[in-house]
Amino acid sequence: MQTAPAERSMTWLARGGLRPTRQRLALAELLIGDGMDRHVTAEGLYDAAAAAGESVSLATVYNTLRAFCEAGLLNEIVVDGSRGYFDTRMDDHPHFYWEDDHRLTDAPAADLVITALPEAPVGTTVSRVDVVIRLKRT
Amino acid sequence: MQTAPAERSMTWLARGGLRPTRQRLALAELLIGDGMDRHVTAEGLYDAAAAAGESVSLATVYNTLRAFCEAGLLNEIVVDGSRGYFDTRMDDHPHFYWEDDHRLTDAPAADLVITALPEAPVGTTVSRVDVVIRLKRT
DNA sequence: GTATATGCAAACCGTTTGCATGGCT
DNA sequence: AGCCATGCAAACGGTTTGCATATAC
Repeated sequence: MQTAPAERSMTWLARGGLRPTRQRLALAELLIGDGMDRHVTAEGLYDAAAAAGESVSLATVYNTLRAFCEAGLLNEIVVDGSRGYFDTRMDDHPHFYWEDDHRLTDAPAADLVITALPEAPVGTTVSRVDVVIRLKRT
Repeated sequence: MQTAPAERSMTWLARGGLRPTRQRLALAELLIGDGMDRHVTAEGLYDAAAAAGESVSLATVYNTLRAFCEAGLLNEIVVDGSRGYFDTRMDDHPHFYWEDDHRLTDAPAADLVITALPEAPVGTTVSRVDVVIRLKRT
């Protein structure tokens, strides 16, 4: 089976003003290739790339994820302290964090209704509101 | 000025079933001695102990903070990835995270009203809902 | 006396960085 | 050609751990 053109990934990189290198395209394809939202760790993406037969060094995965974040293509979500999670979905939405298996998933945004939010102290503005619903197995 | 008996700290440790050693009492006193809510990092508490003339090793600060958490006396809040924050306030309440100076403070709980929350997937229960309002300087 | 806490230094682990090589425009 | 990305290995920083000593009960 021939590798797909991955136009979606090309466009995505271009939107962030990033050069479409082989490694970036491979990682982008793993992240947004099927249009689904994804939550990955650096290590997890590295493994996925290896499993897909793509050779990308771990340092490049880190550098690339950081570049994607700075380009506004990804969001980093902090829930675990020991790992960083990267979310392909860019709007402000709640997350489930599965404490037992250290997994992060989207929570249905429509089911979260915040009718009042503390206002930002003087001299500051809200850059983001993180809502993390921590789950444990029953 | 003579050191106070620190009854509050004694009681606090007892409530967690923890032996009142010199180091634990010193750290407890720094955390809850004046009854105010506090958000500390391990390093910050270590410095505070040193500044107060109390000799506590950094490893013990880490071990003690972890013991306090496991005893249900503290909560760990994850906002930064590179550091862990410990909160003396135990109820579910929102936080301000000051991105520019890496500081965590309480947000007025009364000003946060959540009228709908995604329900926990089957097989899980909600252990905590973290709401972090990230602030940046204007 | 026994179990547990402390201190030190070394190990740990995810992440970042310096530098030489290779690739995109 | 010039700038930027990549890869490797070494550095980094916060946290944890092993082990000998000291302390609470």
